[in-house]
Amino acid sequence: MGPVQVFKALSDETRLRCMMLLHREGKLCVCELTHALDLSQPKISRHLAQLRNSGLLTDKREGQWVYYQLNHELPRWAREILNTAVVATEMEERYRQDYERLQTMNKRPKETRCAI
Amino acid sequence: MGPVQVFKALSDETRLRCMMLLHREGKLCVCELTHALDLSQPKISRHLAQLRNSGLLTDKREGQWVYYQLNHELPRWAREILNTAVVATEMEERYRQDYERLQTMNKRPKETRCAI
DNA sequence: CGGATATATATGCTAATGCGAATATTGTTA
DNA sequence: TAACAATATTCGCATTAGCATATATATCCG
Repeated sequence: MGPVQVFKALSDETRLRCMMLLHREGKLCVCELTHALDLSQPKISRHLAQLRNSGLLTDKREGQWVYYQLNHELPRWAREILNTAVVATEMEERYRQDYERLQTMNKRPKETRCAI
Repeated sequence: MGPVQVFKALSDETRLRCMMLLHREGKLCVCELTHALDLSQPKISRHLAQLRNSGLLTDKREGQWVYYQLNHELPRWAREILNTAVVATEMEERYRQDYERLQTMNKRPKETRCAI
């Protein structure tokens, strides 16, 4: 995974919106991202697959949900690009709205994990 | 110019190679970049036009040469992305070779500027 | 003016990308 | 097992991107 591949992965607004939310929240399932970005489920799923294939995300199934999160093993420079992207998107309305829609989502799949 | 546009501009290897050389050298004309990257002149010219249209570069004609350089008025986050890209490309052979070919170019158009 | 050099653009093509709609797959629960 | 929820994939299509080749434009110099 080189810088060109990372830039390509981030060069689509849907993917960048996903990455910014995941950077902030740690991990999210497809239905949470679908709700937060207010886009169709297949569209989100396809873009998440691209981000996973480019090495930026990893996924993990938990019951009926598939959670995505930043790849722990990203090189330092890739982390820095993501951090800078956070700064660049903070001032843009759209990315704030995504976060708000996520917060106000009800019946959000909880990490209940109780009694295992 | 938002982060998505910047990432798109940097998501092509030819363009990233141009940006890295320009970041290091300050300003270069088309024929210097053509020689350093060892690619056809129209190809270089087209990619430089894209970088200019995306706001990353500015151009300035000096006699028969057109010099490109980083836009002075880039937002801080865009500068940071470029700085990080430098780190990411430093370890890649290809980008070092570009620099070497530039150094060994002969009849390189000089900033003579003498006696104006 | 006319030739040489530097740069930009047009053309025709191929490949990659993104999309919506429909459908398949996987896991849960009754 | 059947019904349901979450996720992934396929299909057909439209758009865009990148390329090589050829040509146009601009500047310099004799």
